[in-house]
Amino acid sequence: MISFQEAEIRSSIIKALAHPVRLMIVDLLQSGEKQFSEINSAFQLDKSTISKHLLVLKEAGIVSSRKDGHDMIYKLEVPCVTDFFGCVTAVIENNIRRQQVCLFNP
Amino acid sequence: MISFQEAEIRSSIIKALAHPVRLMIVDLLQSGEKQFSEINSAFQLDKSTISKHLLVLKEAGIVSSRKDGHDMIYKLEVPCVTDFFGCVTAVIENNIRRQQVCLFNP
DNA sequence: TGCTTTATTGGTAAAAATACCAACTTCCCA
DNA sequence: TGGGAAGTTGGTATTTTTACCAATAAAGCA
Repeated sequence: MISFQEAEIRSSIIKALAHPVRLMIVDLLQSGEKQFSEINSAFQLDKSTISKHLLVLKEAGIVSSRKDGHDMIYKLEVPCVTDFFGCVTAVIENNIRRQQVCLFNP
Repeated sequence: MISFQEAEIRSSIIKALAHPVRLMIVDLLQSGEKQFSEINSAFQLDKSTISKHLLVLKEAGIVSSRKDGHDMIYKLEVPCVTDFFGCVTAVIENNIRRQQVCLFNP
């Protein structure tokens, strides 16, 4: 079995993705780099809230940022995070399927 | 972009994996079904704590359980969760690489 | 039927995560 | 060089998560 320390490192990365807003940000960045203001305007949340979500993603190594004049550009650093979504979809589909089995075989 | 509701559903599944103990449990279950007592004895935690972690995984649809006499058997329901680990490893490696770049190019 | 083993549930205290407002830093440009 | 635009940081209240202990439920066995 993996060590607790290894599990802590892994879970810190997974935890960074474990929030709907951060998931939507990652989804947004899949189509390429975005300015902070573009990301921010996709939500009805305070800009400081978005800034902190981006910091969480950055500290996990999932996104990176660079300054460009006034603006801050954010970029998806590890494209494979989209692999997560494939499996998450599989879990959701499996859940639906099993619930149906339950309904038909109570 | 995905909807907030879709993102909430996805993040609830990712959140279930966002804890070192639950990650270790999933890792343990990759080699096959395990009794509760086997899982429990892999940790120095109260059995109620382990039971609650298993409940989180179960409610997310990641594991399932069945009774066998005295014992409760837990099983990994969606093997693809191991896909997560591949990407997590990639993130970790990328983080290490970039930190080295930093060290060599300060 | 009572007893024991096995696991879950209830309750609670402590820690972590989240969102907002306000204040601050940076950077461009007039 | 001072004003404004763009983001970040600090501070705080609220919510969520987590771990323990104690009590409860389920199932085989004496």
